[in-house]
Amino acid sequence: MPELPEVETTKRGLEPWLLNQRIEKITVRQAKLRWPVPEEIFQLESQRIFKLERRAKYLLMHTEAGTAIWHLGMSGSLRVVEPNAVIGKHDHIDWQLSNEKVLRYHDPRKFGALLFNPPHSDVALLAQLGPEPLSDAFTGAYLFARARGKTQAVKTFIMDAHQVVGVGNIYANESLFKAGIHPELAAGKISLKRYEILAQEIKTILAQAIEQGGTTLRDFVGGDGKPGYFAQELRVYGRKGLPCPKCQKTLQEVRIAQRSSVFCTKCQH
DNA sequence: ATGCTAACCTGCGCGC
DNA sequence: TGCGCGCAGGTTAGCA
Repeated sequence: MPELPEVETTKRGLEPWLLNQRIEKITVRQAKLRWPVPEEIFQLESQRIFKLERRAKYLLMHTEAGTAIWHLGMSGSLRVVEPNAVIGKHDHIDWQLSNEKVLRYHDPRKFGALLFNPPHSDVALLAQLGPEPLSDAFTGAYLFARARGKTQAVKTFIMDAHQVVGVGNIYANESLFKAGIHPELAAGKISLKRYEILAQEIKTILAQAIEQGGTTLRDFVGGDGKPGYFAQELRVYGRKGLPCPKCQKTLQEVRIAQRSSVFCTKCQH
């Protein structure tokens, strides 16, 4: 589920239900996620959540006794449910909150994570990350500078969180199409001018997706609704064999770093 | 250092 | 209807 817009939407959807609530009790039914859920996580019990934060695709919940760091992996989701809600097979973690609601983590593939970080200390995991794509630090000039000497495919390059965070497979495909750049081009061989276009497309697409995510916020509470995909029109992702929306030529698919990459051989070079 | 591969795990859709 | 295969929105460890 999570590309950056969905994590941001999750944060905004949860905020009204979690902010200033006390964590009464933490239940871990399945501790074997991407990393084992650390015992220290229980130090958050009886603590009040005073701030929610998103960094890259990580969701941070701050208390005076430490910070919970969530990652949703490929298939994770966080929702607020009633205490009597039926517990499903992949509902791995519950936080009983002081407002009589339950924060529930669901993750069939178990690629997600819940980590603990002590107060007033930096999170090692986050220290190596590149800038947020919607920040002023992320520009075409930045990408161009970082790409010097790189022979790897530009698609792999922009999906590398050490360069810029939050560009997942869907939006990598979409932004390269919009920028007219072939996904297999060597990152180091692309001009500053083209990187400026690419950076702008990444910003536009992500901002638009976040904006549209707002319309699905109610799905985060109760029911069995999932955030799901945004209404945003996908031009190439998942459209292998269909006509290019610009020139009608059949869209091609290749695998780059084991990820599906769909593009138009006429519009992207 | 750079860049690629395998690996973590379950569910789903497809072809036979 | 059932079975086997390939694929899925992420990220890191480990190796050449």
